[in-house]
Amino acid sequence: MQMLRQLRKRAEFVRAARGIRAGRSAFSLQAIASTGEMPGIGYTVTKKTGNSPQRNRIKRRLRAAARACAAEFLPQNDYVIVGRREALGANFAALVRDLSSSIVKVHSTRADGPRKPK
RNA sequence: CCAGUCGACCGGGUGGCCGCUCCUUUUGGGGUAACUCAAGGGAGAGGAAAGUCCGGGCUCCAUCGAAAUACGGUGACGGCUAACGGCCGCCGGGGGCGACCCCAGGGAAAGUGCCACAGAAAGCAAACCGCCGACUUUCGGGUCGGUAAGGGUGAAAGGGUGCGGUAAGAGCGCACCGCGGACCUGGCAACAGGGACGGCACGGCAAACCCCACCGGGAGCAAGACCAAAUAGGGGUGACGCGGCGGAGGGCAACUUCUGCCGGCCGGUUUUCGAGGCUUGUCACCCGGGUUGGUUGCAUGAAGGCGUCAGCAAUGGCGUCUCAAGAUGAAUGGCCGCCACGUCCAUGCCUCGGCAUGGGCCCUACAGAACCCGGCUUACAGGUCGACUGGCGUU
Repeated sequence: MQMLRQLRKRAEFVRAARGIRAGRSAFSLQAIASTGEMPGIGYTVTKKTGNSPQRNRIKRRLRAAARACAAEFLPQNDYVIVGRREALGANFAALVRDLSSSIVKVHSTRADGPRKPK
């Protein structure tokens, strides 16, 4: 199984926010090229989303979904998943499907879109 | 059985698969070592972790003592506690048939101020409608005086009821109640009971200022300490020199040598006092801030369980046992079953409120440790236990 590196520094999150985005009902995915060997992944749930237990639960479900499709993340890329309130009640299988399809979407956009060098 | 009061407690359980953080004198691999990798084992959110409202520990403000002013807080009494604005007991007041509950509960004869509207009048006694007397009259009334029982306004109108008394009245007199109260009794005390006597004066608001008593320095773990990287505009120690004054020596004098003191700045939010610390320039030597990352602080403590003793209790003494999360874009979980529980729908039964069966939903309320304790407050689906009160029924 592919190893994932967790993003912890604020600078990494700010950098990823400038990357390619793909929105789904339960979350939106941001991706940008990086120099790391392993794909990096981070989670963002804002305070507007809910109170503390709800935000924690959203992060945990998204983390579990990301682990389920860990092999689909590409090396030398950083990903940030921004959680939405719908992630609380969404069906877990659908969550995994959405994440998988949004990874594909992010990279296909990069393939034909004009990109600045890394 | 129904209704209710108070207190204590729980706040999903159990399997399977896959994960996260920490610990590990379990085993194996790597490494000289610090250490690291893998497997195994162990531990891993709350009663409020919350709000950040009080009280502390701890850390820094170089050290921290006194007084005053200002500001803030508390407010019956006695106790408990490290401390508190907390808790326990008790007193007073209010509510409830009761168990029990509620109270921002010092001072209004230290002073200032306020008392809306209404009302004649809102604190000092006064008199709108009245009542009574005298005088007067154009017989409608008017003037002067007495009075505050009655009317009316108001949250509140200068004790209440009754009898006597009177021109009409009035604590003017008397009885009872209320008020003040020397003193006596009980209690550690708040206070309670009695009460000679006084003779109605002394309205309310202190959550308006204020007065009294007591308490309080500020900032906070993003405190603070250390390490590494890259990098100076800072600091310390020593020597020499500088201003004023005094003393001693040399010199006729200008001056000079030695020595002591002082001036300046800092000093918990302000002022004062006190202990105390530091100085402007040159040279030499030495050391380090801010930023980023990491380590530490960081979990053995006013700790908890059980037993026992003292106490009405809060609580304390003694004995014994236990070690119980430590994250930092933030772990403590994700998914799938089963069982309880709740709720909704349908069908059936029926004593009209429940029961049974099937299905759906939430897979549950409030809510997530962030240095640590003691409290308070607020939120909370549902449930358990105990003590007690008022009814009804049975024996």
